[in-house]
Amino acid sequence: MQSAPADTARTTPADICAAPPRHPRPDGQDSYTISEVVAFTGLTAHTLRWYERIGLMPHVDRSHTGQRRYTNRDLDWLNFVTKLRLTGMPVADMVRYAELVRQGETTYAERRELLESTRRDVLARIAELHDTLGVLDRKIGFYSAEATAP
Amino acid sequence: MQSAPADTARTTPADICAAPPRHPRPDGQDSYTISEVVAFTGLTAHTLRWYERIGLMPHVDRSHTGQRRYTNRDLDWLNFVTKLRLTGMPVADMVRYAELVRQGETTYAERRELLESTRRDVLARIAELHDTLGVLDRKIGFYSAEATAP
DNA sequence: CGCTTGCCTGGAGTGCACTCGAAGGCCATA
DNA sequence: TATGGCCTTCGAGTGCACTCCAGGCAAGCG
Repeated sequence: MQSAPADTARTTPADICAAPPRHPRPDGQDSYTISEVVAFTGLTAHTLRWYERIGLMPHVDRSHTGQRRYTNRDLDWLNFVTKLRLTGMPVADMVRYAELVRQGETTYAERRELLESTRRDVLARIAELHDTLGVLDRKIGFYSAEATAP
Repeated sequence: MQSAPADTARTTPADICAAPPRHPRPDGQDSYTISEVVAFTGLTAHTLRWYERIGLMPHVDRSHTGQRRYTNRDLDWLNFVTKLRLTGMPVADMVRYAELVRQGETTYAERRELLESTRRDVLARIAELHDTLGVLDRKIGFYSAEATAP
């Protein structure tokens, strides 16, 4: 993400890449305060600053007074990170991915591998959850039967 | 689970309830040492003892020398608990469920509610993961395209 | 008999992912 | 000019789910 002419998510910005119409982003602007980002993402301001400290955010702009100004691109990234989070991916791995992004397009292959391995994990998790669903349904069925025919 | 004539999982033991053919349980026996349970469940001995301390296990038998002797029923329970764990249910909630089980059949309704709420959570998680899968696929597609057409 | 192995206990420690507090800066409005 | 509100950094604290340790007992083997 060294080259970044900051625009909306409509285009395909090489490094953040393919982002279709997302959550309703209020105005047609491209600069948000940290509290606005808190409102959009549900993350706390503390967490946003912490993400930046540990290298999980690819450098956030600052206002002339030094306050953070997030772009739509940053919001896309946070959106993606949030999705990865709930697959159970550890933060350290996401930092690794963020580093690859910072290193530019020479890391495309490695990024793709990382994403594909994550994809496999997600599929496995979904399968596990389906399995669990089966167990739950059986137990719920049992309790329902007990309720109607004691 | 105050009444429990300890048998295999073939029957439907009212409180642990509906357990179909599970993971291959080696012999036709009904008494396992902690290290055997470690081998079956993948949990550590530490974790098994800890589960017991916090009330997540419904009282494990002891040998005459005071060592734990797990039954098939205990293994079924651990199996179930492990499934609940990977839905993201906090341990405290599972302890709550274990308490309901200990209190006997007067808590059937409450148990069923708890399971149904868990079921909803699992469905929501599956949906989230499918969503994430979509994002991953789009990104992977992008990197694939870059690889073939630089 | 001594050694090894396996298990026991209570309590302390670890790693992760936040989460919060303290102390202070900038700025708009009253 | 002062008051409130939002911002900053650094560093410490929290909650969860384990994870490990020290010290000790009991059984089996050479």
